[in-house]
Amino acid sequence: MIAPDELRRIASWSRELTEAEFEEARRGISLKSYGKGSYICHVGDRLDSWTGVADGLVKMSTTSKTGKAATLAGMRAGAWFGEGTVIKGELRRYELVALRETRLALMRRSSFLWLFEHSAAFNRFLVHQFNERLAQFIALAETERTLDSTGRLARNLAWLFNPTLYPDQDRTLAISQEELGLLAGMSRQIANQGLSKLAELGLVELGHGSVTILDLDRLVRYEG
DNA sequence: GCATTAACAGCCG
DNA sequence: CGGCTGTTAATGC
Repeated sequence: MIAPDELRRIASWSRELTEAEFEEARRGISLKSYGKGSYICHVGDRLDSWTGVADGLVKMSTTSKTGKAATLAGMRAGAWFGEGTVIKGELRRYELVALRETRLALMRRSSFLWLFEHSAAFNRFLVHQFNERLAQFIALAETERTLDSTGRLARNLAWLFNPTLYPDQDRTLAISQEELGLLAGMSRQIANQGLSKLAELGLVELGHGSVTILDLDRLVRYEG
């Protein structure tokens, strides 16, 4: 059970629900905290809750057969994910790690399925979210081989500030350059060079263990 | 050329 | 002190 104000704060979709739907969501959600670096789940876990990031930063990653770690996505506060595994009742295919102190909102499967059956607003949110993710996926396929490392970094960084997926206002993200490198598929040193270049161009501002976005529009479109 | 790993000094929290 | 940054050197595709 979660307080109404808290739910409205962390879930944009909750603000569109009817009163009855909102109550079902509220009753089905509990909050859980994770320390920096701790695992939320491993591959093969049965985490059958639909999951929202209330505060913090989560990375979705895999480890290849050769032992190489790759980050597939970073999720900031406001992100909701896992509907695939909840709907299909599958096991988790990726690792989830809290990159810093993080609080998650866990919605039990029965509440998710009830909203999925009954709420037009809830389904509208899911469709918008699928759309946004698909657009990102297509952009990835399109530009992966044409952008240089700085371009790929810029795109990955901009994704963390997708206003549909993460509707909060905060322009500053606490993340190390090493994690940004993992996210963009490059070494820490190359990520550092790319960030310096983006900072020179006035697109971002670098802090110690943090990045502030100054010009999201230009960052999204950066092509070198 | 452009990337990777290793190493290291320096700085911040 | 521990973690992160910024830089350089050696090496590889």
